[in-house]
Amino acid sequence: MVRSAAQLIRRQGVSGTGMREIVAEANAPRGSLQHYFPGGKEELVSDALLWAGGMEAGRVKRCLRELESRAPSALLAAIVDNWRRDLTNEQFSVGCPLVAAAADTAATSTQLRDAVRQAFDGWQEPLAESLVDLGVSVERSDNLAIVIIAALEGAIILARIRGDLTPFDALVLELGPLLDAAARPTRRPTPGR
Amino acid sequence: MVRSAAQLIRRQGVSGTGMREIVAEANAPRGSLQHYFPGGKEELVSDALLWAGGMEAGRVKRCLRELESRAPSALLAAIVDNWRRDLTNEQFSVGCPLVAAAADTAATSTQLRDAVRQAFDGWQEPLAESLVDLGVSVERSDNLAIVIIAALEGAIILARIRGDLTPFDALVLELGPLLDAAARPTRRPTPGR
DNA sequence: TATGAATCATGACGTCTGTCATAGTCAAGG
DNA sequence: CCTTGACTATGACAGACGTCATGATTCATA
Repeated sequence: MVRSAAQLIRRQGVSGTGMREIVAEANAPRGSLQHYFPGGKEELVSDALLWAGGMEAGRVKRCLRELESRAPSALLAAIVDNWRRDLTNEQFSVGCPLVAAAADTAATSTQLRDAVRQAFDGWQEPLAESLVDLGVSVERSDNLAIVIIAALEGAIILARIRGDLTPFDALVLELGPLLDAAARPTRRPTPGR
Repeated sequence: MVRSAAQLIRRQGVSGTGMREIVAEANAPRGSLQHYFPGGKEELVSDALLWAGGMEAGRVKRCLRELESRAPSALLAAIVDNWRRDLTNEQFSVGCPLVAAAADTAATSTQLRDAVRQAFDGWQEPLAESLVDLGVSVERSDNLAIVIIAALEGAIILARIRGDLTPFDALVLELGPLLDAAARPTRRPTPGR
Protein backbone atom coordinates (compact mmCIF):
# COMPACT_ATOMS: atom_id res chain seq x y z
CA MET A 1 0.00 0.00 0.00
CA VAL A 2 2.78 2.37 0.93
CA ARG A 3 4.63 1.14 -2.11
CA SER A 4 1.68 1.82 -4.37
CA ALA A 5 1.41 5.31 -2.95
CA ALA A 6 5.08 5.96 -3.67
CA GLN A 7 4.70 4.64 -7.18
CA LEU A 8 1.74 6.87 -7.93
CA ILE A 9 3.42 9.91 -6.39
CA ARG A 10 6.40 9.23 -8.60
CA ARG A 11 4.15 9.58 -11.58
CA GLN A 12 1.61 12.28 -10.73
CA GLY A 13 2.80 14.04 -7.62
CA VAL A 14 1.11 14.09 -4.24
CA SER A 15 -1.88 16.30 -4.90
CA GLY A 16 -2.38 14.57 -8.22
CA THR A 17 -3.05 11.16 -6.68
CA GLY A 18 -6.12 10.39 -4.63
CA MET A 19 -6.53 7.96 -1.79
CA ARG A 20 -9.09 5.93 -3.68
CA GLU A 21 -6.59 5.63 -6.50
CA ILE A 22 -3.97 4.32 -4.12
CA VAL A 23 -6.16 1.59 -2.66
CA ALA A 24 -7.23 0.62 -6.15
CA GLU A 25 -3.65 0.35 -7.36
CA ALA A 26 -2.70 -1.65 -4.29
CA ASN A 27 -5.73 -3.95 -4.61
CA ALA A 28 -6.38 -3.09 -1.00
CA PRO A 29 -9.71 -2.67 0.74
CA ARG A 30 -10.79 0.92 1.01
CA GLY A 31 -11.86 0.44 4.58
CA SER A 32 -8.29 -0.25 5.60
CA LEU A 33 -7.35 3.34 5.04
CA GLN A 34 -8.80 4.72 8.21
CA HIS A 35 -7.57 1.72 10.11
CA TYR A 36 -3.94 1.58 9.06
CA PHE A 37 -3.50 5.29 8.43
CA PRO A 38 -5.67 7.10 10.95
CA GLY A 39 -3.61 10.21 10.25
CA GLY A 40 -5.17 10.38 6.80
CA LYS A 41 -3.36 11.23 3.62
CA GLU A 42 -0.52 12.98 5.37
CA GLU A 43 0.40 9.84 7.24
CA LEU A 44 0.20 7.56 4.23
CA VAL A 45 2.22 9.91 2.06
CA SER A 46 4.74 10.44 4.83
CA ASP A 47 5.28 6.73 5.13
CA ALA A 48 5.60 6.43 1.37
CA LEU A 49 8.24 9.15 1.26
CA LEU A 50 10.26 7.70 4.09
CA TRP A 51 10.04 4.31 2.45
CA ALA A 52 11.26 5.79 -0.83
CA GLY A 53 14.12 7.48 0.98
CA GLY A 54 15.10 4.17 2.53
CA MET A 55 15.09 2.58 -0.90
CA GLU A 56 17.43 5.25 -2.18
CA ALA A 57 19.80 4.84 0.74
CA GLY A 58 19.79 1.08 0.24
CA ARG A 59 20.52 1.56 -3.42
CA VAL A 60 23.64 3.56 -2.60
CA LYS A 61 24.91 0.93 -0.19
CA ARG A 62 24.25 -1.88 -2.62
CA CYS A 63 26.01 -0.06 -5.43
CA LEU A 64 29.04 0.51 -3.21
CA ARG A 65 29.12 -3.14 -2.21
CA GLU A 66 28.93 -4.43 -5.76
CA LEU A 67 31.51 -2.00 -7.07
CA GLU A 68 34.42 -3.60 -8.92
CA SER A 69 36.56 -0.52 -9.40
CA ARG A 70 37.31 1.54 -6.30
CA ALA A 71 36.79 4.87 -8.04
CA PRO A 72 34.08 7.33 -6.99
CA SER A 73 33.16 7.80 -10.62
CA ALA A 74 32.27 4.12 -10.78
CA LEU A 75 29.90 4.57 -7.86
CA LEU A 76 28.27 7.50 -9.60
CA ALA A 77 27.96 5.51 -12.79
CA ALA A 78 26.38 2.61 -10.94
CA ILE A 79 23.80 4.77 -9.24
CA VAL A 80 23.01 6.56 -12.46
CA ASP A 81 22.69 3.24 -14.26
CA ASN A 82 20.02 2.23 -11.81
CA TRP A 83 18.00 5.28 -12.70
CA ARG A 84 18.69 4.77 -16.36
CA ARG A 85 17.09 1.35 -16.20
CA ASP A 86 14.27 2.69 -14.07
CA LEU A 87 13.26 5.45 -16.46
CA THR A 88 13.65 3.21 -19.48
CA ASN A 89 11.48 0.50 -17.99
CA GLU A 90 8.75 2.99 -17.13
CA GLN A 91 9.05 4.77 -20.47
CA PHE A 92 10.06 8.07 -18.86
CA SER A 93 6.75 8.44 -17.12
CA VAL A 94 8.10 8.48 -13.57
CA GLY A 95 10.42 10.61 -11.51
CA CYS A 96 11.59 10.67 -7.93
CA PRO A 97 8.80 10.75 -5.35
CA LEU A 98 10.85 12.98 -3.07
CA VAL A 99 11.12 15.63 -5.74
CA ALA A 100 7.43 15.39 -6.51
CA ALA A 101 6.51 15.85 -2.87
CA ALA A 102 8.97 18.69 -2.49
CA ALA A 103 7.48 20.55 -5.43
CA ASP A 104 3.93 19.72 -4.45
CA THR A 105 3.42 19.99 -0.75
CA ALA A 106 6.57 21.36 0.84
CA ALA A 107 4.90 24.73 1.25
CA THR A 108 1.62 23.28 2.49
CA SER A 109 2.36 20.60 5.03
CA THR A 110 5.11 20.77 7.60
CA GLN A 111 4.82 17.06 8.26
CA LEU A 112 5.44 16.15 4.64
CA ARG A 113 8.27 18.64 4.37
CA ASP A 114 9.93 17.00 7.36
CA ALA A 115 9.43 13.57 5.85
CA VAL A 116 11.11 14.64 2.62
CA ARG A 117 13.94 16.24 4.53
CA GLN A 118 14.47 13.12 6.59
CA ALA A 119 14.43 10.97 3.47
CA PHE A 120 17.01 13.15 1.77
CA ASP A 121 19.23 13.14 4.85
CA GLY A 122 19.04 9.38 5.01
CA TRP A 123 20.13 9.29 1.41
CA GLN A 124 22.94 11.79 1.68
CA GLU A 125 24.55 10.18 4.70
CA PRO A 126 25.45 6.78 3.21
CA LEU A 127 26.47 8.49 0.00
CA ALA A 128 28.94 10.74 1.79
CA GLU A 129 30.24 7.78 3.74
CA SER A 130 30.72 5.83 0.55
CA LEU A 131 32.70 8.68 -0.93
CA VAL A 132 34.97 8.73 2.12
CA ASP A 133 35.34 5.00 1.76
CA LEU A 134 36.51 5.55 -1.81
CA GLY A 135 39.17 8.05 -0.81
CA VAL A 136 37.40 11.39 -0.73
CA SER A 137 38.33 13.63 2.15
CA VAL A 138 35.78 13.95 4.91
CA GLU A 139 35.62 17.69 4.43
CA ARG A 140 34.49 17.51 0.83
CA SER A 141 32.41 14.36 1.07
CA ASP A 142 29.31 16.14 2.36
CA ASN A 143 29.41 18.81 -0.31
CA LEU A 144 30.06 16.30 -3.03
CA ALA A 145 27.23 14.09 -1.84
CA ILE A 146 24.89 17.08 -2.02
CA VAL A 147 26.09 17.93 -5.51
CA ILE A 148 25.64 14.35 -6.65
CA ILE A 149 22.11 14.12 -5.32
CA ALA A 150 21.20 17.51 -6.70
CA ALA A 151 22.61 16.78 -10.13
CA LEU A 152 21.04 13.34 -10.19
CA GLU A 153 17.61 14.67 -9.29
CA GLY A 154 17.91 17.35 -11.91
CA ALA A 155 19.06 14.83 -14.49
CA ILE A 156 16.07 12.64 -13.71
CA ILE A 157 13.77 15.56 -14.35
CA LEU A 158 15.49 16.52 -17.58
CA ALA A 159 15.65 12.95 -18.84
CA ARG A 160 11.99 12.47 -18.08
CA ILE A 161 10.98 15.60 -19.92
CA ARG A 162 13.23 15.03 -22.90
CA GLY A 163 12.44 11.37 -23.15
CA ASP A 164 16.08 10.38 -23.57
CA LEU A 165 19.05 9.50 -21.40
CA THR A 166 21.51 12.18 -22.45
CA PRO A 167 21.29 14.07 -19.14
CA PHE A 168 22.56 10.94 -17.42
CA ASP A 169 25.41 10.65 -19.90
CA ALA A 170 26.36 14.27 -19.37
CA LEU A 171 26.30 13.80 -15.63
CA VAL A 172 28.57 10.76 -15.60
CA LEU A 173 30.88 12.24 -18.18
CA GLU A 174 31.40 15.58 -16.47
CA LEU A 175 31.01 14.76 -12.81
CA GLY A 176 32.90 11.47 -12.78
CA PRO A 177 36.37 12.96 -13.30
CA LEU A 178 35.61 15.60 -10.70
CA LEU A 179 34.91 12.93 -8.12
CA ASP A 180 37.97 10.90 -9.02
CA ALA A 181 40.07 14.03 -8.73
CA ALA A 182 38.67 14.67 -5.28
CA ALA A 183 39.62 11.15 -4.25
CA ARG A 184 43.28 11.77 -5.02
CA PRO A 185 43.80 15.34 -3.82
CA THR A 186 47.61 15.28 -4.20
CA ARG A 187 47.76 14.78 -7.94
CA ARG A 188 46.30 17.21 -10.38
CA PRO A 189 42.77 16.28 -11.32
CA THR A 190 42.43 14.19 -14.51
CA PRO A 191 45.19 15.90 -16.45
CA GLY A 192 45.04 14.25 -19.84
CA ARG A 193 41.49 13.32 -20.42
CA MET B 1 -2.49 36.25 -14.95
CA VAL B 2 0.10 34.00 -16.52
CA ARG B 3 2.55 35.34 -13.97
CA SER B 4 0.24 34.54 -11.09
CA ALA B 5 -0.21 31.04 -12.43
CA ALA B 6 3.54 30.55 -12.58
CA GLN B 7 3.93 31.88 -9.07
CA LEU B 8 1.33 29.51 -7.67
CA ILE B 9 2.71 26.55 -9.57
CA ARG B 10 6.11 27.37 -8.11
CA ARG B 11 4.63 26.92 -4.67
CA GLN B 12 2.07 24.12 -4.93
CA GLY B 13 2.59 22.41 -8.25
CA VAL B 14 0.14 22.25 -11.14
CA SER B 15 -2.51 19.91 -9.79
CA GLY B 16 -2.30 21.65 -6.44
CA THR B 17 -3.45 25.01 -7.78
CA GLY B 18 -6.94 25.67 -9.07
CA MET B 19 -8.08 28.04 -11.72
CA ARG B 20 -10.21 29.98 -9.28
CA GLU B 21 -7.14 30.39 -7.12
CA ILE B 22 -5.20 31.80 -10.03
CA VAL B 23 -7.77 34.43 -10.95
CA ALA B 24 -8.05 35.38 -7.28
CA GLU B 25 -4.30 35.79 -6.95
CA ALA B 26 -4.18 37.82 -10.14
CA ASN B 27 -7.15 40.00 -9.11
CA ALA B 28 -8.58 39.12 -12.49
CA PRO B 29 -12.19 38.54 -13.43
CA ARG B 30 -13.15 34.91 -13.44
CA GLY B 31 -15.05 35.31 -16.66
CA SER B 32 -11.86 36.12 -18.51
CA LEU B 33 -10.64 32.59 -18.18
CA GLN B 34 -12.77 31.11 -20.91
CA HIS B 35 -12.11 34.10 -23.10
CA TYR B 36 -8.35 34.43 -22.90
CA PHE B 37 -7.65 30.76 -22.37
CA PRO B 38 -10.25 28.84 -24.30
CA GLY B 39 -7.97 25.83 -24.11
CA GLY B 40 -8.67 25.63 -20.39
CA LYS B 41 -6.15 24.88 -17.72
CA GLU B 42 -3.73 23.23 -20.08
CA GLU B 43 -3.39 26.37 -22.12
CA LEU B 44 -2.97 28.67 -19.15
CA VAL B 45 -0.41 26.43 -17.51
CA SER B 46 1.42 25.97 -20.78
CA ASP B 47 1.72 29.71 -21.19
CA ALA B 48 2.89 30.06 -17.61
CA LEU B 49 5.58 27.45 -18.13
CA LEU B 50 6.82 28.96 -21.35
CA TRP B 51 6.86 32.36 -19.69
CA ALA B 52 8.87 30.95 -16.81
CA GLY B 53 11.29 29.37 -19.25
CA GLY B 54 11.74 32.70 -20.96
CA MET B 55 12.46 34.32 -17.62
CA GLU B 56 15.16 31.75 -16.94
CA ALA B 57 16.75 32.25 -20.34
CA GLY B 58 16.69 35.99 -19.82
CA ARG B 59 18.28 35.59 -16.45
CA VAL B 60 21.19 33.72 -17.99
CA LYS B 61 21.73 36.38 -20.62
CA ARG B 62 21.54 39.17 -18.07
CA CYS B 63 24.00 37.43 -15.78
CA LEU B 64 26.44 36.98 -18.65
CA ARG B 65 26.11 40.63 -19.62
CA GLU B 66 26.71 41.94 -16.13
CA LEU B 67 29.64 39.62 -15.47
CA GLU B 68 32.81 41.35 -14.36
CA SER B 69 35.14 38.35 -14.41
CA ARG B 70 35.22 36.32 -17.60
CA ALA B 71 35.27 33.00 -15.79
CA PRO B 72 32.49 30.41 -16.19
CA SER B 73 32.48 29.94 -12.44
CA ALA B 74 31.50 33.57 -12.07
CA LEU B 75 28.52 33.01 -14.35
CA LEU B 76 27.48 30.02 -12.29
CA ALA B 77 27.86 32.01 -9.10
CA ALA B 78 25.77 34.84 -10.50
CA ILE B 79 22.94 32.55 -11.57
CA VAL B 80 23.00 30.74 -8.26
CA ASP B 81 22.98 34.06 -6.42
CA ASN B 82 19.78 34.95 -8.16
CA TRP B 83 18.14 31.81 -6.84
CA ARG B 84 19.65 32.37 -3.44
CA ARG B 85 17.92 35.71 -3.19
CA ASP B 86 14.74 34.25 -4.60
CA LEU B 87 14.44 31.46 -2.07
CA THR B 88 15.43 33.73 0.79
CA ASN B 89 12.85 36.35 -0.13
CA GLU B 90 10.12 33.73 -0.34
CA GLN B 91 11.26 31.98 2.83
CA PHE B 92 12.01 28.72 1.01
CA SER B 93 8.39 28.19 0.09
CA VAL B 94 8.89 28.21 -3.67
CA GLY B 95 10.74 26.16 -6.23
CA CYS B 96 11.04 26.14 -9.99
CA PRO B 97 7.72 25.92 -11.85
CA LEU B 98 9.27 23.77 -14.56
CA VAL B 99 10.27 21.16 -12.03
CA ALA B 100 6.86 21.23 -10.42
CA ALA B 101 5.13 20.72 -13.73
CA ALA B 102 7.56 17.98 -14.69
CA ALA B 103 6.86 16.09 -11.50
CA ASP B 104 3.15 16.74 -11.62
CA THR B 105 1.80 16.44 -15.10
CA ALA B 106 4.52 15.18 -17.39
CA ALA B 107 2.95 11.74 -17.40
CA THR B 108 -0.58 13.07 -17.80
CA SER B 109 -0.57 15.75 -20.45
CA THR B 110 1.52 15.66 -23.59
CA GLN B 111 0.94 19.34 -24.16
CA LEU B 112 2.35 20.31 -20.78
CA ARG B 113 5.26 17.94 -21.20
CA ASP B 114 6.10 19.62 -24.48
CA ALA B 115 5.83 23.05 -22.90
CA VAL B 116 8.25 22.07 -20.15
CA ARG B 117 10.63 20.58 -22.67
CA GLN B 118 10.53 23.69 -24.79
CA ALA B 119 11.13 25.87 -21.74
CA PHE B 120 14.13 23.81 -20.70
CA ASP B 121 15.55 23.90 -24.22
CA GLY B 122 15.18 27.64 -24.32
CA TRP B 123 17.08 27.81 -21.07
CA GLN B 124 19.85 25.42 -22.02
CA GLU B 125 20.62 27.08 -25.31
CA PRO B 126 21.70 30.53 -24.07
CA LEU B 127 23.52 28.89 -21.20
CA ALA B 128 25.59 26.72 -23.53
CA GLU B 129 26.26 29.74 -25.73
CA SER B 130 27.39 31.71 -22.72
CA LEU B 131 29.79 28.95 -21.77
CA VAL B 132 31.28 28.99 -25.25
CA ASP B 133 31.56 32.74 -24.99
CA LEU B 134 33.57 32.26 -21.81
CA GLY B 135 36.01 29.87 -23.42
CA VAL B 136 34.42 26.47 -23.09
CA SER B 137 34.73 24.25 -26.12
CA VAL B 138 31.62 23.81 -28.19
CA GLU B 139 31.74 20.05 -27.72
CA ARG B 140 31.48 20.21 -23.95
CA SER B 141 29.25 23.26 -23.66
CA ASP B 142 26.04 21.36 -24.20
CA ASN B 143 26.85 18.71 -21.65
CA LEU B 144 28.04 21.26 -19.14
CA ALA B 145 24.91 23.34 -19.61
CA ILE B 146 22.81 20.26 -18.90
CA VAL B 147 24.83 19.48 -15.81
CA ILE B 148 24.52 23.04 -14.57
CA ILE B 149 20.76 23.11 -15.03
CA ALA B 150 20.34 19.69 -13.48
CA ALA B 151 22.50 20.50 -10.48
CA LEU B 152 20.84 23.87 -10.05
CA GLU B 153 17.35 22.40 -10.11
CA GLY B 154 18.37 19.75 -7.65
CA ALA B 155 19.99 22.31 -5.40
CA ILE B 156 16.80 24.38 -5.44
CA ILE B 157 14.84 21.36 -4.29
CA LEU B 158 17.31 20.49 -1.57
CA ALA B 159 17.62 24.07 -0.34
CA ARG B 160 13.86 24.41 -0.22
CA ILE B 161 13.45 21.23 1.77
CA ARG B 162 16.32 21.90 4.14
CA GLY B 163 15.47 25.54 4.59
CA ASP B 164 19.05 26.67 4.15
CA LEU B 165 21.39 27.67 1.34
CA THR B 166 24.15 25.10 1.77
CA PRO B 167 23.22 23.20 -1.41
CA PHE B 168 23.92 26.38 -3.35
CA ASP B 169 27.27 26.79 -1.61
CA ALA B 170 28.20 23.21 -2.38
CA LEU B 171 27.23 23.65 -6.01
CA VAL B 172 29.31 26.79 -6.55
CA LEU B 173 32.24 25.41 -4.60
CA GLU B 174 32.48 22.08 -6.39
CA LEU B 175 31.19 22.89 -9.85
CA GLY B 176 32.88 26.26 -10.32
CA PRO B 177 36.44 24.91 -10.64
CA LEU B 178 35.19 22.22 -12.99
CA LEU B 179 33.79 24.86 -15.32
CA ASP B 180 36.90 27.02 -15.17
CA ALA B 181 39.00 23.98 -15.97
CA ALA B 182 36.86 23.29 -19.00
CA ALA B 183 37.36 26.84 -20.19
CA ARG B 184 41.14 26.56 -20.25
CA PRO B 185 41.78 22.99 -21.28
CA THR B 186 45.57 23.39 -21.64
CA ARG B 187 46.39 24.48 -18.11
CA ARG B 188 45.53 22.44 -15.10
CA PRO B 189 42.22 23.50 -13.61
CA THR B 190 42.34 26.18 -10.90
CA PRO B 191 45.29 24.82 -8.97
CA GLY B 192 45.35 27.06 -5.94
CA ARG B 193 41.81 27.95 -5.12
C1' DT C 1 -26.65 57.48 -31.63
C1' DA C 2 -26.70 52.67 -33.10
C1' DT C 3 -24.33 48.21 -33.67
C1' DG C 4 -21.45 44.52 -33.03
C1' DA C 5 -17.55 42.62 -30.92
C1' DA C 6 -14.83 42.11 -26.85
C1' DT C 7 -14.81 41.51 -22.10
C1' DC C 8 -16.69 40.51 -17.66
C1' DA C 9 -20.05 38.34 -14.14
C1' DT C 10 -22.32 34.66 -12.17
C1' DG C 11 -24.66 30.55 -11.38
C1' DA C 12 -24.93 25.75 -12.35
C1' DC C 13 -23.28 21.21 -13.97
C1' DG C 14 -21.13 16.80 -12.90
C1' DT C 15 -17.19 14.75 -10.95
C1' DC C 16 -13.73 14.04 -7.82
C1' DT C 17 -11.57 14.96 -3.38
C1' DG C 18 -10.49 13.49 1.81
C1' DT C 19 -12.87 12.21 5.69
C1' DC C 20 -16.08 10.13 8.60
C1' DA C 21 -20.08 7.22 10.48
C1' DT C 22 -22.17 3.14 10.43
C1' DA C 23 -22.54 -1.56 9.81
C1' DG C 24 -20.58 -5.65 8.50
C1' DT C 25 -17.34 -9.99 8.59
C1' DC C 26 -14.44 -13.18 10.86
C1' DA C 27 -11.03 -15.55 13.78
C1' DA C 28 -9.36 -16.06 18.47
C1' DG C 29 -10.16 -16.73 23.40
C1' DG C 30 -12.93 -17.00 27.61
C1' DC D 1 -21.71 -20.12 22.78
C1' DC D 2 -20.59 -15.64 23.09
C1' DT D 3 -17.90 -11.81 23.36
C1' DT D 4 -14.02 -9.09 21.97
C1' DG D 5 -11.01 -7.06 18.91
C1' DA D 6 -9.05 -6.41 14.39
C1' DC D 7 -10.23 -5.68 9.91
C1' DT D 8 -13.38 -4.69 5.95
C1' DA D 9 -17.38 -2.72 3.36
C1' DT D 10 -20.18 1.01 1.94
C1' DG D 11 -22.66 5.13 1.81
C1' DA D 12 -22.79 10.01 2.84
C1' DC D 13 -20.86 14.34 3.68
C1' DA D 14 -19.20 19.04 2.57
C1' DG D 15 -16.17 21.13 -0.33
C1' DA D 16 -13.23 21.99 -4.39
C1' DC D 17 -12.37 21.05 -8.97
C1' DG D 18 -12.65 22.39 -14.35
C1' DT D 19 -15.95 23.64 -17.51
C1' DC D 20 -19.81 25.67 -19.62
C1' DA D 21 -24.23 28.49 -20.50
C1' DT D 22 -26.32 32.59 -20.07
C1' DG D 23 -26.48 37.40 -19.52
C1' DA D 24 -24.65 41.93 -18.43
C1' DT D 25 -21.48 45.22 -19.39
C1' DT D 26 -18.09 48.09 -21.82
C1' DC D 27 -16.42 50.35 -25.83
C1' DA D 28 -14.74 51.51 -30.39
C1' DT D 29 -16.42 52.28 -34.80
C1' DA D 30 -19.85 53.14 -38.43
